[in-house]
Amino acid sequence: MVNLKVSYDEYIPLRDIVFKTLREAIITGDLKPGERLMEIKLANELGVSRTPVREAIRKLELEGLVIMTARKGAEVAPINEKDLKEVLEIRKSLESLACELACKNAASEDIVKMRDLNKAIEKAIKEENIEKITKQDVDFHEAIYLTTKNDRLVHMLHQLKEHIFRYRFEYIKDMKNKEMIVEEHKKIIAAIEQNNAKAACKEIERHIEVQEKYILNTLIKEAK
Amino acid sequence: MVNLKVSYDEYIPLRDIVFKTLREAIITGDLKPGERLMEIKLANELGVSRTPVREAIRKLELEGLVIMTARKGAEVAPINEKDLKEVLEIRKSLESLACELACKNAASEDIVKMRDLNKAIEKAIKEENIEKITKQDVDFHEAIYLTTKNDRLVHMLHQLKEHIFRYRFEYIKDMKNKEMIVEEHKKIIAAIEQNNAKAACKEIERHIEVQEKYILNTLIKEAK
DNA sequence: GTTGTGTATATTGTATACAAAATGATACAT
DNA sequence: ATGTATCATTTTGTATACAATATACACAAC
Repeated sequence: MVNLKVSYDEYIPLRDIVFKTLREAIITGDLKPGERLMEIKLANELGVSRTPVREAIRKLELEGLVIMTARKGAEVAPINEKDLKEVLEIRKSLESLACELACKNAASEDIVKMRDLNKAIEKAIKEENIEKITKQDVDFHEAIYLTTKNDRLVHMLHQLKEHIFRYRFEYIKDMKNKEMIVEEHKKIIAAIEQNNAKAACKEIERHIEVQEKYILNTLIKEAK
Repeated sequence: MVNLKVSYDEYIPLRDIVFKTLREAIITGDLKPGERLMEIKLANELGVSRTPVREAIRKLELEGLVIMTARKGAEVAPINEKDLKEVLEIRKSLESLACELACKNAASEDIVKMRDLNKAIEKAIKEENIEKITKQDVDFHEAIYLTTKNDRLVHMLHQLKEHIFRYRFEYIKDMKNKEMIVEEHKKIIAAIEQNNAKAACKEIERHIEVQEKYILNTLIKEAK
């Protein structure tokens, strides 16, 4: 049986390409907080007309990555501690929910996947490859998200992560005991495997609190 | 000293007016699930050009109220039980977080406001004014949200509520013991007043679970 | 030097134009 | 009746045009 799905995926509207491009630029800091997003300038740089740029900006506005002022235009949303704290507060709650749901739904292959990813993190730590650690850590959490079977929750967690990445300044490199991450992940996996929602929530919350501490520390250090 | 703040508020771009108009229409069911949103038709009906309509649709897309298919256009997002359950799951978690934060921050005037609103609900129940009950109940929860001082959380809860309202079919009218709402609210207020986060969370979760039951019942009944 | 005013320029907000693709109706063949 | 081929129409996707507002700079007045 061949795969008969018509590949509508082929075509992606320019507005979506522009949207992803600008979002990436904001998250990585290529576009700096407070920087104005001028339509004609961006359109020229990207080689498109103003229309797709405008539509992309409308979406970024709703995501909170850009701030609009009527008749003045858009600028990259500023970074500040209050905003970060708000995001982290919500994230902790939703990651905890994700773990709770993962306990309900996790199949054995989900657990295997989490263990594999955690081993990959361990390996990356030994290699002292910061970038790889960061990426694998994201993948590990992603594996939990997907286990929830709650698409909206996955989407919301992605959005929150975008905001956190804006502040991230590679905070992982400041962590002393990176091996702790692996240990914490192990506890989380164990709790999910045993369908122990209470324990899983407790562990993930503690895990995230540790990260929060480092993220906030890095932010304060950068501000100086 | 006069108030010198420049009233930029006066001017609202057409796209925002169109956005709010369409959102309202979708939430109230004026625009039915699955209905196509055709730009020229909407533009004519609203007396504007296609541009603001398109930009409004871009925002609705990100809110999940419309579904886009490339080169086919937008349609009102369908209503289904899975989606509702996802939203309710997340909402419970975030309302619980809101209560937790309210416990931290609540000033005495916040408590007074909540008590007043709850009394208004009690009155509306006695008058058997369903619409008023619904509205005051929203206001009551809003009072909790605002106490959190977490703007992003407030915004996210608003977005979730939009989706719930789409399903709501006036579920409150089906509730037998409407006085229960008032009693549950009282418990929540008391817990917040005593800064007892654990109790507040427990109470709001129970409160929402009761509502969920009625919302899902109403949905199933409607489906028949 | 500071403040105010006018004007040119840049930028957004909105409308329209044009191209490409999807849709739907009709005619025709099986 | 069913399928399909064709073609006009509709609709989206993108670019551009025009109007209204905001910005910036020069220059005058004090």
